[in-house]
Amino acid sequence: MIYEPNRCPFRFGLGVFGDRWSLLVIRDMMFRGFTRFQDFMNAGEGISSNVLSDRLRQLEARQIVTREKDPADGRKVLYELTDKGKDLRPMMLAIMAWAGKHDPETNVTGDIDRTFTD
Amino acid sequence: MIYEPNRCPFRFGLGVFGDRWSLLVIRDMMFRGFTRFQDFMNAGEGISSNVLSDRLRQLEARQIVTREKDPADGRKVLYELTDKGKDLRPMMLAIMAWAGKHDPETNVTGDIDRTFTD
DNA sequence: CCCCACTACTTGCAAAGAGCAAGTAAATAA
DNA sequence: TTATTTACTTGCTCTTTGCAAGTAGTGGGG
Repeated sequence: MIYEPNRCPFRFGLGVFGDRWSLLVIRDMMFRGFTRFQDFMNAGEGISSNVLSDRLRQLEARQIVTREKDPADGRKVLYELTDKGKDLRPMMLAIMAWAGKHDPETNVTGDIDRTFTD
Repeated sequence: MIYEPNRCPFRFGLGVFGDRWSLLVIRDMMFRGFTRFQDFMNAGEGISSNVLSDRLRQLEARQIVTREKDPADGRKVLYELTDKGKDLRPMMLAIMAWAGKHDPETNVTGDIDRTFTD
């Protein structure tokens, strides 16, 4: 369990992204269009498969992502952001803006995609 | 160590608030005006003193808060948000807006202070 | 149809982090 | 000068994380 919310917007939020990995998974879905388990594994961040499995299950339980079999290839699974997940975008942009201002390593341009492919 | 950032605004952000407690400490400073160790301990969230001590030290190291002795009472210590810390406000508001929309328990009003005292 | 590769996981174990209770040092209050 | 307040630290246990290896279901090639 990551966290149990309790009558507070931040506790509620922490239940979704208050750990090391969930926010990075959400980032990869939102800005890089990742949809598969292997995508997240190979994102170069170093998440381990058991933790990724757990985080995806939890994001699904909290209705941030949906999970479905790829109709074109039964081995694959497609993960996608729900509307609730997509609604996190303003928060994500706020984080990017803050880091852009305060992290010397971060260089947030107007082109969001470049921020992650450079 | 909570996290080491790596050329990405979210990794950088996670270094600051990517754990169970840091965001709640920031919340208490930003919206409730807490300044002392005991304030955070008694906030009713259940953080333990060793973890609080560690998180405050870390937030100080990352220049989100400052730590100084209370000039009026040498036993006390004053913790305050730096400008860098205060710049997290838009992100905090984005989280509140998101939770207000999606968490049935959260009722974000125009009056931010009431959100935490109700 | 058979076999091997691929994909999305699970399992087992060691290491790191969190939680709890008790203890300590410095400063003030009585 | 003794007790109390404040901000911690210490030691221990329990939970979570990270790593390596293993497995089940599907698909493709011969």
